[in-house]
Amino acid sequence: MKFSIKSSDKSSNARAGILKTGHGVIETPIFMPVGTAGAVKAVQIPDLSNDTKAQIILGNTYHLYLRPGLDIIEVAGGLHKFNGWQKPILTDSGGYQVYSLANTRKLTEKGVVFQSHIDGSKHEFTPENVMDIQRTIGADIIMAFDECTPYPCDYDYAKNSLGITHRWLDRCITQFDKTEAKYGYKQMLLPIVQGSTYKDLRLKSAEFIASKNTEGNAIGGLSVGEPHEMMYEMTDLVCGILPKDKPRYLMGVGTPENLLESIALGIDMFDCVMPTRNARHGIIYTAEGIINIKNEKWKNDFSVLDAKGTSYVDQQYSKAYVRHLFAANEILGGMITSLHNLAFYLWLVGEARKRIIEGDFTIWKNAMVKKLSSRI
RNA sequence: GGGGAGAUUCCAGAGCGGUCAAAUGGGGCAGACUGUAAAUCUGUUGGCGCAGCCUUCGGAGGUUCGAAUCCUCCUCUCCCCA
Repeated sequence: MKFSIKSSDKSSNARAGILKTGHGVIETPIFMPVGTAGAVKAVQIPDLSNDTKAQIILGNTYHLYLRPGLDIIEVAGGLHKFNGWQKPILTDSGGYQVYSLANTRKLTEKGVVFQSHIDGSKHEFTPENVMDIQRTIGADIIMAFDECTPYPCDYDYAKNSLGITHRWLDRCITQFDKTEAKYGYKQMLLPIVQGSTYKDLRLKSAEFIASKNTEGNAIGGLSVGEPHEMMYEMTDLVCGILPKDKPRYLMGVGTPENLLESIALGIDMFDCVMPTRNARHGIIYTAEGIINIKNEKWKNDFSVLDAKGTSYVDQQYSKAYVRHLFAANEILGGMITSLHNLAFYLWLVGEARKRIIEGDFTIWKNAMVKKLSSRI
């Protein structure tokens, strides 16, 4: 697995690259749709692949471990065979659940004991077994077990947490190195920079992570409620330290605007539930701004969903019809908007890539950002 | 023809003398959502010159300091028996 930079932007730190994985090549910058439980919610594999142009999707260690369970996935021959997605997959380690399910887990130096949100049973996750689980799931890219700290987070907590995340990383690497991929293709392990919103902790973490010389690096613990400027500041700081010749993955980000600004700072990979979750809640993202398709003003608007959209749903359905589907609680509504949003996100990063290669990224980005966050 | 029940804010449906512009649910309107416990959650839903006032609980009268709540008549629904 290799990362190569095809083109670097001259007026920013943006780059266009290629990442080779066990299931093919990923062109960066890239957005990775989130498929927590082995499915990108409301989207079928052929649409995901052919219509949205997704190149890689996510799965989640905690969720897949609890259901369907490792026995099922192993018998299936790994997640790719189980869900039918034959392109690259990345699995999150459960580090985000340490944050999002904070009320039902206990964290110690050894690891985390989660109380299942499904049946209340207890399950211990350690850096070691999280590597083993991700070996069994069989994602092409797997993540180190970390603690995603909340925001706000006091300094002492963040510092202590960072120590744990770093020590867990060493244990992850040890375990990863002494185990092998199960399904005939290589997996790569990415470590995660933490440190909350503290510059010194972020710097220290980035240096530590960089020293591991892994095939790529991730930045976590951001986009958890802090102001966007703070997120950009931390991202910029960390990108300055992480090696340039390795892909950088900003976890859990973000809005279309966040993506473009972070690409400018040197980020290559993103994932976020926003395009899919918000789609199911009636929000669609377009090059002209954000639309809440449930709003009354679309009731009699029979224009196509997104005249400039790249998905077939954009020309196939009218705004009034999609609004009706939401009003009628028809499941098709969320399917249409999910497909649209993913296609838009993939178009956005694809366009960014093109502009980086052509050399007018920053001009294009600045013009786009103004429109992206406006409400239509 | 005889007997009974009931008419409440967009709908359903509580309330049964003051704490009622009126519970709760639905519907409507709007908002939130960033490595997914999320097809979820939150707010709002008579009017206005809005810490107050005005108009509302089928209609018209009445009792009372005070009525959606009690009384009288009227109108209309629904159920049972013939």
